[in-house]
Amino acid sequence: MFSDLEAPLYEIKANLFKGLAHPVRIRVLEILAASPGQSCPVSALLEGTGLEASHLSQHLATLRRHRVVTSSRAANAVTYSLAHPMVAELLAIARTFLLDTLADSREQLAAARQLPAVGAR
Amino acid sequence: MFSDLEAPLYEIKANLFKGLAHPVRIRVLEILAASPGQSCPVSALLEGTGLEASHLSQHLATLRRHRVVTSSRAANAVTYSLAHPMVAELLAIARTFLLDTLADSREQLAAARQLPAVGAR
DNA sequence: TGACGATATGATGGATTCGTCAATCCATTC
DNA sequence: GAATGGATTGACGAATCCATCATATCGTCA
Repeated sequence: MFSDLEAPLYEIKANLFKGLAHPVRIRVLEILAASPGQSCPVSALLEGTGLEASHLSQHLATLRRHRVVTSSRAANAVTYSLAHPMVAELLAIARTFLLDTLADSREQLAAARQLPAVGAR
Repeated sequence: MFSDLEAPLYEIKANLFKGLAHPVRIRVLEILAASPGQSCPVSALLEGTGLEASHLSQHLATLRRHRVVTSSRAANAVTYSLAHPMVAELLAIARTFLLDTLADSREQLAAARQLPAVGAR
């Protein structure tokens, strides 16, 4: 029952990650990060993700709530932007971490496949 | 129903963040990151967090499932370590991002408080 | 003004996650 | 090999999150 302004930092941090913890939201952020000015209109996001408008809009709302993106209206189109370049950095680090880790587990998997098939393993 | 080895990267990434999306897990990771060798025994984590053993253990299990930490047993004490230094980096970036953002919102809050109290706002 | 395109909000049932308790496993020491 | 201490697993109600549908808002243009 804290507002983010007074909660201990680890709560806030957990909350940030909760905001990122959904494939749709990751895709949106990646599209934004790759767009010029790290921002693009909802219509582009709709097209990029192939989602139904209201579904996308809900996820955009949670990204907004978590202050990861900001929105602004121009005429009757709304444009979203990353709230901070560090968001992109966060994604980039997650990416290299995962590629690294996945490489490892693929190696292990390959190694395991070389073993004789003893028992139900 | 993908195993992480074949899912699209944005699913895997979302999954990673889901693994980090809990205050207890963040605290654990921070303690690990600050410990020598980025690793320490469960007993220290227990003390550091003040949690009940089984509760902590469940969160350690999810961190393991997400491959963010690794565990190893020495005698009858188990030691956990960050799976990769990049995990610490992820936390560090989240931290500076949040401090930055919080500074902004505190400013806005302070500014708002200066306004006359018009209506129910 | 009123109808329309673009986006946002509310409500609902189904799935996932959380915290607590009891029970279990594993290695040591007597 | 029984008992003990450290750590993990299983089970279950409570809380939270997700996808879908229906409805509402905002700005524009006729």
